[in-house]
Amino acid sequence: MLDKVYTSRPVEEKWSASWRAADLFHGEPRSGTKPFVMVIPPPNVTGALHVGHALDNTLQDIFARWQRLLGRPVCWVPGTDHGGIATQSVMEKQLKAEKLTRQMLGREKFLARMQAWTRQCKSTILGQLERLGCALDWRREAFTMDADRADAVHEAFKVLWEKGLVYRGERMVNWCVRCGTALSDIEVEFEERKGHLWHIHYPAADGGRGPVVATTRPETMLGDTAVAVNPKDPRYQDLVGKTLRLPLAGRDIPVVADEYVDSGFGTGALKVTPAHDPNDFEIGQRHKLASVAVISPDGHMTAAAGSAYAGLSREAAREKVVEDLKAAGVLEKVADYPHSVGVCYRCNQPIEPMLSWQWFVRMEELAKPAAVALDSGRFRLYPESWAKPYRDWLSNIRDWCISRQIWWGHRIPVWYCVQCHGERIRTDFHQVAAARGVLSVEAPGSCPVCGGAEFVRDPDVLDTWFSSALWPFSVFRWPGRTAELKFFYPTSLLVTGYEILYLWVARMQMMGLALMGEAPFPECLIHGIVRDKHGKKMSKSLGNVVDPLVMMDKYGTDAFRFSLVIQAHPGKDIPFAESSITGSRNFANKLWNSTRFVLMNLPPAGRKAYRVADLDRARLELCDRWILAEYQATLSLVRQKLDAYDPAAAADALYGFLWDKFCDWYVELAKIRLQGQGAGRMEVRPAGAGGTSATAGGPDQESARAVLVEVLSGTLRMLHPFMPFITEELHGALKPFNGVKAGFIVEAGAPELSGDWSDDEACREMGTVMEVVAALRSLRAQLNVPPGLRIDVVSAGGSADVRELLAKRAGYLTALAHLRDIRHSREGTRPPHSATAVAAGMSFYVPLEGVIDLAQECGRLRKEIAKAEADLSKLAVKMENKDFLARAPQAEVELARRQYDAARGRLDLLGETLRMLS
RNA sequence: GCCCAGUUGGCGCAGGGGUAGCGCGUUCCCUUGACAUGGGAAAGGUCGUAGGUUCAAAUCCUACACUGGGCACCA
Repeated sequence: MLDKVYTSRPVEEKWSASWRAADLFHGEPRSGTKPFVMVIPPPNVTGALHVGHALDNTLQDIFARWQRLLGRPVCWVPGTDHGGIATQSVMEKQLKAEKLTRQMLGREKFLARMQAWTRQCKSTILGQLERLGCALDWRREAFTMDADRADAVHEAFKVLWEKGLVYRGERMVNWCVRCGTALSDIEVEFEERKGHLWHIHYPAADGGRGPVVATTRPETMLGDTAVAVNPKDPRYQDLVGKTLRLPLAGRDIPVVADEYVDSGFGTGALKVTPAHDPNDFEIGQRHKLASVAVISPDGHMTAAAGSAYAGLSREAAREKVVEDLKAAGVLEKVADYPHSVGVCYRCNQPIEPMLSWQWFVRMEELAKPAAVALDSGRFRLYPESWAKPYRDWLSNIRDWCISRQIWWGHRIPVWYCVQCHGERIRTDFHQVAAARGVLSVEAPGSCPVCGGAEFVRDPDVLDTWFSSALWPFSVFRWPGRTAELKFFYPTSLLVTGYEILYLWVARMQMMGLALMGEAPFPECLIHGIVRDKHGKKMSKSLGNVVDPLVMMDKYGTDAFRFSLVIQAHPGKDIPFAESSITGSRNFANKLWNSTRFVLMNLPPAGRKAYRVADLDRARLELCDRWILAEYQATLSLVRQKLDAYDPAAAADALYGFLWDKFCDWYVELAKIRLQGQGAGRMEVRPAGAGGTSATAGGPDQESARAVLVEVLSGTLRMLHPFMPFITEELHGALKPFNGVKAGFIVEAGAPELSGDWSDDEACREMGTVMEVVAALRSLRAQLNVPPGLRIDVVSAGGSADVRELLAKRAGYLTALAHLRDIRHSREGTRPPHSATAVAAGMSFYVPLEGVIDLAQECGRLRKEIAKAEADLSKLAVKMENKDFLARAPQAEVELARRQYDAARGRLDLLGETLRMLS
């Protein structure tokens, strides 16, 4: 027998081990079937998984397991990402703790440490995914930087190279001085920060008055090579072409006219620093201005900034420049000025625009097919609201900077002839004009241009997203023409968060189309991010990070998963509070105990399989017909919601069905039949209105068992994708009774009731029973009748239908409202000292001598009347509206009339009762 | 600046033309033979504001406000 409370850990360990031992989730190519394929968004090997991963992978697991239940071959590929800058930063932090730098170790030793770290991290992550229950194809584990993936990267680079889609060029790139590397445009985030607008007077070279420029970055003035004004600005007409004397530096710089300048902003005069601002760079190009780099790649001032500033950090230089300007009497004004600052998405440090030689991918040509795929419906995003931003991004695409000045990554397979480029290529790589080298993974033999034999390899590595972009086919060992690539590509669905829609999803689409000729996945489910309970983003610095392992230990994996999923409404972020897991844990326990109940009421195992299909439908009880109708409706709703990629709604439907319908009503009614025979307090007293089919024993008991077993087994199977462990355990426990042969639940097939079990009549009749039960329970509570006390009830009035129904189902009322006896009074006589409940168009008198105080009962009735009146008046508005009666659809009018009549009837009955009492 | 989403009981969220739903919390009663991680009863909302469409608006439309996000950016 099961324990009273579900203990998750041993169950999870048992099934994880069994699934793995059975190699249950491995998928092999086999002809004639269309597989369901997903590739995991590979987590970075930066540490352990967070709740966001837990959500992402739970969602994928739901679809993987659901498709398995549907009988499709499934392949869900696990793996990890080397994570470029992010992972290198983690290692550099570790080194720092040992008072080391990567330069001190040297490239080779550093990479060896990275490999060791990666091995350790991978096993942590994969272990966590298994702990989470993920039905991953473990034999296909891949890593974005292993040998197979390196082949894919080299091939992709080569193909793009041959098509002229990768190129090296000197551009103004986003430089992170902390990470020491260039970044792509989408790796720059903009943050609103408080700053100042400094107004500086630039005197004319002859000593006369010059323009005042406004800047947010005074330290860059040391690198100014011009001042620009709008050619149409009347204030500055005379100034164009004049020469100014740059304060502090003492250099002479020209005033140029450029359309770019907005005369409405600041003073209308713009200082131009071509080396440190992308717009100034463009102005510099147009006017052939010199470019003076005053900030070095490590964020300190260069010699060109002047001896007073060289070596200072950007921040310190700013302070000193401001001070010096003040001292020189040219600082005219300082205003507070909040503005957005571009920062590194990894380390949050302000980006420094820098001019350097980098590798780029030409994107326009790649983006077009991706846009066509979207427009033609060959690629769909869920929810659809992401389509427009995705489309806009593709249309406004800019070239992708793919070279990174770090060590951890796929090294760019290009070599440069030292003889052609000069010795400087060794020391000043990013400043040397080298548009093209020799494409090769190994050192080339001789230079095709000069025959020289000395080469330096490009020191840079590729953006980590370059290898990620190939993931849907690199995991199947492209460029090899493998059987699995043929069978599993394109994949079926990609599930990920919106924060990497452009970084990853779009790039996979583009690379898949370019290199495979087909979109890597036709559908993509975009989910929100998991936030803390206040809606704030989780971050280590805020200290609001939730550790999935802790949650799984504390509440069980199934509960943790379920709480995430039930809140994962399409397109919405999830505010995650621990209290929401307790609800799911309680639900798991409810499942546990409802199964426990069913098992307790079955004969010794193995006798026979209980199946609804074997039952004589005509002889089923009302509650059987009702729960089967509800069950079937739930199954179809859940299927529909899963098809629509709305697992939250599916989870909610299952939760409500199991708890509110199956447990609260069906199980309670089944008790009458299962335990009624000689079961003391459960005994049903055939009331005045006659016997009931709900008495225990024989075929009826067997019907109840069959319905319990089938509905519960099916619900467990339907819940399995959401809560894999507990459902495996419980479904297993029911196996001797439910006729399922399959070894594991996932092989048992999706639950289904053959035939149409919808039953409006049963639902209507159960609705009436429930209404009466609720009214009687409410009355008991209002009168403080002790729950243990069985009361007598006399009913009066009502339609013949309802009277007959209640007479037939008196056993239901007796059990659920805890009655001793219920009988109908043909004359409608109200017993003395009784309270009255009104429901289903009739009165229910509860005689309670000594309990009922006349005045109190009148007060209670008045309250009920007030509620009934409010209810009625809402409906009356409708019925009194002639336009409604004339114009609304007839079915609507009829419905409203029925509702009105019912409310009217209820109010009348209550009023009548009150009159009789007073 | 442009675009998108949201604004529903104390909190977190569903719903999306026809008398407002869920979970948590709150109040009262109950250790009854599945489950106190439970059962029963109850309180609590003019669905952001102002207009409009409609027989009927929380739901559709238009403005506005606030919140969040994306994109662009003027120093």
